[in-house]
Amino acid sequence: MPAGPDASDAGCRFLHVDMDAFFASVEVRRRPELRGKPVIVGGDGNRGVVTSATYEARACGVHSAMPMGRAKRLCPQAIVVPGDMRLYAETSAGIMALFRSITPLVEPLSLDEAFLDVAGARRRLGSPREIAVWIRARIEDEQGITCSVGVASTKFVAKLASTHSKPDGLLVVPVEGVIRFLHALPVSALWGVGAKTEEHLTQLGLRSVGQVAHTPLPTLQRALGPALGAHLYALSWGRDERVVVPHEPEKSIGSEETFGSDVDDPAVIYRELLRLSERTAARLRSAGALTRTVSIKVRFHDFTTLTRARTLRIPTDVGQEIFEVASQLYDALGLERARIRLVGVRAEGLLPAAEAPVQLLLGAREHGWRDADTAADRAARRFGAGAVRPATLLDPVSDPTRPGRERRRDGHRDGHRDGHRAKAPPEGMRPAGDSET
DNA sequence: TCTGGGGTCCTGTAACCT
DNA sequence: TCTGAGGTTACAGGACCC
Repeated sequence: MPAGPDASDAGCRFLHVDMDAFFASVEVRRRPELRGKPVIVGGDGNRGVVTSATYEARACGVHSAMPMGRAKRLCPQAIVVPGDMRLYAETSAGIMALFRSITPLVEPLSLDEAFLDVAGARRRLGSPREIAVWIRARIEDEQGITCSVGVASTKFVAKLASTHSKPDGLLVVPVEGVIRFLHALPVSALWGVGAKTEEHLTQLGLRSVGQVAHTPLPTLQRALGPALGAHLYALSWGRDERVVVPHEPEKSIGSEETFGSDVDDPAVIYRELLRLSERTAARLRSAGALTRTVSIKVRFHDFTTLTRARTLRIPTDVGQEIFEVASQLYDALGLERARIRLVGVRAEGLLPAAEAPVQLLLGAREHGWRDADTAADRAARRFGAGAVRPATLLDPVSDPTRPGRERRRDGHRDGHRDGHRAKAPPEGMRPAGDSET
C-alpha cells in the first residue's frame, strides 16, 4: 500500500509531530486580526533574520533564516513581529504535556516538534494513525494552531512524512512503502545533508535518495568521510535504529550575541564577554551542571569565525570564573582593534553539580563569587532575570551596540593596559581572592 | 543577499602517554 | 637513552539542524 493518510500503520510505532509555522501561528492566535495575512517573526534590526513566517508570507518566497531585509523586499506587505520566546515556550509546554498524556516516550527536538513512540499506547488509545488524528484535533482545539504528523516505522521516515504532509496534514508511510517513498526524494531530504553535502553529492551525479542507495558504500565514504557516508547509505535504505529518548542531558550551554554594528573597542567586547559569561553561568546553575571546558567564539566583520577553548582544573558554574577564562582566551588571540561582529561564550563538557569532586587542593576556589551568584539567582527568581548584575553591566552607556561611548574611571579610553588589555576584570568585579581556573 | 541563536556531531591535527 | 607505534584527549573548524 502506498504512503498516505489511509495507508496501513501496522508496525509504525513512531510519530513525528511538527507545528506549522509555530511562532507565527502563535502570534496569529494572539492577534486574530493577523489571520490570513503574511506575518513574519524575527529581528527587525539591520541584522535580523526570519525565525518563522506564515504560509501567506512563504508564498512570497520568505523562509526562516532569511535576512529580514531580503524578506521585506520579497514581501513588503508583511507584518513583522519581534517574537516572544516566553509565550512560545508556554505554548510548547502545553503541547508536550498533551504528548506525555499519551506516552512517556516523548522526545522533544525543539519547542515545536517531538517524536513519540506510541507502541505502548495502542490498547488504550488505538492505532498510531488514530492517535495522530486525535493529537491533531486536540492541538487545534486547545492551542488554536495546526500541526502536521508523520507516522512510520522509524524516526527518520516519520520526520520526513510530517514534512511531506505540511501544512496541517497527516501522512502514514507503511513499512512496505518506505523504500518507494524514500527513493523518490531529493538527497537534501536526508538528515545530515545541507547545502555543502548536497553540492558534493551533485558533483557525484547523485540527486535523489534512490541514487545514493544504489551507490557503493565505499564510494560514498571516500567522498563524504566514513561516518557521513555510512550514515547516508543506511538512511537511504530506511535503516534507522534510533529509539525515542525522553530526556538527553545537555552537552553544552552557551550564549552568543551579534552586535548591532561591528565593534572594535576592546572594552565593549570584554563587557559583552562578561554579560555572556554571567548568562551562561546562570543557566548552568539552573540546570544543576558544572562546566569543565569554556570556549569562546569570535566572528569578524567578514564572517570568518574563530573558536578557542580551555579545559579547567576545577569545574565551575560561577560567572566570574567563566569570564576570567573567556577573557584570557580572547586576550590570547592578540587582536588589534579587529572589526568584530559577534562574540559568544559556551560551557562544554558538562557534569552534574551533585557529582562534582570536592575540591581539596591548596588554593581552591574562593567561595565569594559562588555565594554572590546564588544570591543573584534567588533575586532573579523573585524580581525577574537581570535583577542583580555586575556593576559594569549597569552602566546605561554600556550598550554593546553603541561601541566606544564610555570612559574607564582610570582614564583609559578602553580596556587596554600595557598596550594590550587589562588582565583584571573591570572595576567592581574582582573578589577578595583571585579565582582559580 | 548578506547571513540569529541555540545546539550536536564529525574530522583533522597536535600533544601526550605508554 | 632514543625512537617509533598506537591509543587517548584536547582543540579548532566546519557542517548541520531547528
